[in-house]
Amino acid sequence: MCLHQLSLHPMCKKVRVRFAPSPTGGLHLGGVRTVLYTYLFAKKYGGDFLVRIEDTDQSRYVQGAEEYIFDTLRWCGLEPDESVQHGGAYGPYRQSERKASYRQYAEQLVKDGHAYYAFDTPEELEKMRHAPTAIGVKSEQNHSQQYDHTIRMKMRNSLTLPANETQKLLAENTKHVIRIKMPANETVSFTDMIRGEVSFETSLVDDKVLLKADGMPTYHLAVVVDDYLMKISHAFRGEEWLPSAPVHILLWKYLFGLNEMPQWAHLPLILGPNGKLSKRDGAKYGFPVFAMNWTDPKTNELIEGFKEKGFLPEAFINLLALLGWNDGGEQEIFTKQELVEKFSMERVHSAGAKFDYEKAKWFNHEWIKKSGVGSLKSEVSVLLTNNGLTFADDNLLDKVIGLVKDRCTLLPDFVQQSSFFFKAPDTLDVDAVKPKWNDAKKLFFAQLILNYELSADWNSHTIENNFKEIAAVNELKPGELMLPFRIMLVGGKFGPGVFEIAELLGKEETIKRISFFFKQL
RNA sequence: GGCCCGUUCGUCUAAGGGUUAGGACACCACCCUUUCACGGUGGUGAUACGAGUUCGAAUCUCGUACGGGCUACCA
Repeated sequence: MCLHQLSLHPMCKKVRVRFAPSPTGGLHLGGVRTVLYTYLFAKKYGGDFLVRIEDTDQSRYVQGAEEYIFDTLRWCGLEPDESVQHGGAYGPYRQSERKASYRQYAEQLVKDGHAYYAFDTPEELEKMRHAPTAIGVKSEQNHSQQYDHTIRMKMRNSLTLPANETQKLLAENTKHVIRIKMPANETVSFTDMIRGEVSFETSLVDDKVLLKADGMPTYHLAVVVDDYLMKISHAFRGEEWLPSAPVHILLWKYLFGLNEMPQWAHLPLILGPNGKLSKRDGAKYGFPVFAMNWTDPKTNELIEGFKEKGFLPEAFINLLALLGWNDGGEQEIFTKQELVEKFSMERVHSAGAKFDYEKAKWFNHEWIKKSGVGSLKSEVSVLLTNNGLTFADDNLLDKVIGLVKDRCTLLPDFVQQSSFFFKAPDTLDVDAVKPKWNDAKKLFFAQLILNYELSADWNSHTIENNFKEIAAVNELKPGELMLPFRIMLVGGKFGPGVFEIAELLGKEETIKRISFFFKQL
């Protein structure tokens, strides 16, 4: 028998964890980090990772959101073992399809005296919230009266109505909900994997609705029932759920027993520059908030994603992992495999972390540098093609990627950094050359063309040696000639070494571009 | 308002009673490079505040302040 509440990862139970998103829109940083940690935990302990779609609120259902979630997980490399798409022995994995199973648990709670039927209409509830109390009129929304033990006996429910009246209302199919009956005076405490012991007074928690009038469970009931039925051993979720944890713990106690309850881990939130990270922050501060592009089907509003911004998935999960976790050493670049091996809940921070886009870009840059040409090729090739750049020679693309990848932070940088290899620049930054341009230099380049035309070898070394020899003959400093040369080949003041560029461009094209420059002056 | 969680350089973090409080991003300077980067070297920069416990506190306790979350028939 293990000490379920005390040990951080008791392995007496098969590790089974779930990511349980609502299909209501794009997946933001915080959501992806939650899946990441869940996934890492599962893989580290050889457990199962499943995805359960929490679509109990039909009014919030958004077309395409579910597909988006799986696309995102696939891109991140966080493939579930069980889900709507992957199958599994504990389905269905969509809560709307499990609707039938919830009611019996709610009814059981009523039978055991832990819950009750409530027939209050929306109008009655509204009236209750704003009713005058001993403290005065609760006008402000955030001061409103909760449906709790102080008021439940004044409302219309199976606690206040005669039994036969309740039966009659139920028999007539009167709209009703089932609410948990929170004990008036109990302390509920549990050990969170991240925060340690946390406790709540039940008298301060309201009688949450468990089963809605449409027969669907609320999150509170569904999460407990499904975690039980799916044999979840460790339940990860965002910190925003902490305040309702006592409700869930009580439900576990009443329904299945605390010994069966998974261990909870409430992950800290990821903050934006001004507090809570919102999807608006993206547009406001110029960084993505969602994992991948998301277009709201109703408003057609596009929220940019890390993928489309040019992040590598390896970099994305790496930076997310380090936002609130570290291995204790000074290593910051981790492969997914290393993360699986080194991840530990003990080292997850309890404080929320503010997202820093500059650091995020640094991670991506590191990953681009680290990545081999082969693994970057398909992405880069698509990017170039989309920008109207064509390349007949596959070999050339390999060489170009190898040459410029160290100076690319985001994938689209490859376009700017390498377009001139595939297409002569449209405009040349002649202003950078003009002020110091003179006949001596003009003569130099004329001689250079002749030299290159006769040159048998064409590689960066011979190109450079010949360049310098002619400069020496003309008593010119090579340094003063390299900038003009760069402008001729590239169009601007950027790119790798000029002689390497010339090599890849080839003799003919190099000469062509020098000649073209003369016409521009 | 109430409840809960949190607080080390601007940002992410290390240090689990004894360190000149360490690293990374960003920033600055220098070197390398006669482009821009990469790289290298160095620098600026933090324990929110106040009490207590202790020979000794970033670390333990309490209070205050500040930040965040929740307070729906949403998750």
